[in-house]
Amino acid sequence: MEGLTINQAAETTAWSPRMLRYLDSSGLVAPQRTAAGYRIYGPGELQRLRTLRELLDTRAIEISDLGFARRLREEPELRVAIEGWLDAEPTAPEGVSEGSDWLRFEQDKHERLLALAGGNR
Amino acid sequence: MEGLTINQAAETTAWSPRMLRYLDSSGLVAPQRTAAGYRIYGPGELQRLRTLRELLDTRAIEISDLGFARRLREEPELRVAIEGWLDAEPTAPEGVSEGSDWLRFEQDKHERLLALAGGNR
DNA sequence: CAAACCTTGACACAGGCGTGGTAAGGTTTG
DNA sequence: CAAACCTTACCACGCCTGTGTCAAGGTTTG
Repeated sequence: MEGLTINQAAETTAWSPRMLRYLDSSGLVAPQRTAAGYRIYGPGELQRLRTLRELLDTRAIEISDLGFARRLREEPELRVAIEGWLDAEPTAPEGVSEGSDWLRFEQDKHERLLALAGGNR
Repeated sequence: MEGLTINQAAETTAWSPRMLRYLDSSGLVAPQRTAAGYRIYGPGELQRLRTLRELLDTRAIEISDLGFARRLREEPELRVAIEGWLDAEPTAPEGVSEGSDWLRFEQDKHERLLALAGGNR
């Protein structure tokens, strides 16, 4: 059979079985299932689990942050709205004229893309 | 005097004074201070506060998400690490060859900028 | 100088997150 | 068929977030 069961995966990834189920439910690492519903962890998932641990350890981020980052890339409207808000830093209104133009440019590009896509919301 | 005091700002933005202090401490909306330490909210901050409320209401995001979004744009290394992890979706390893190229493009640009700026971290 | 502001700091509390444990029940396999 | 797995569904617990309230003290201004 291809892939490890949840306890085997837990052993080789240093995650607890409990956490593997949690990560599954949160959508971050969702392995295939057998007909009976058993989780099957393939090499891809195992690698993903190990790098996930490293991500969380080295960078100071939370599991939920990853979920938000995923939303950010999957919902361009959301991304545009947030980028726009962050761009409007009121403090330091001096001429940043040469530092944040590229950001402005990207934002405009986002908006143009969004307009093309037809705002369905 | 230019700008509103915290209670006045609270009235016109529908935030509580308590929350204005919280937003200040979290770095999302940090107004100027008088010599005595009084917060002074200018038109920029007021607008920012109103749009912030709308952001939180219409999109389903949290205040802390904004902080993370800010980190994402200010720490290209972090951004790259997370994008990389998210890119390695083990399920459906088909060629996404035509959907996320613009993301990749922007990311590369960030990296180029970082390189130019000289990685001081 | 006193009233009406402002400041920071603390306590409180609900809800969510990350995590462990356990119980009740299905599946696989010797 | 029984042991050893797996499943979901709960209870629990500590910590963080968002929010209110209150206290002790500085500032502004009539």
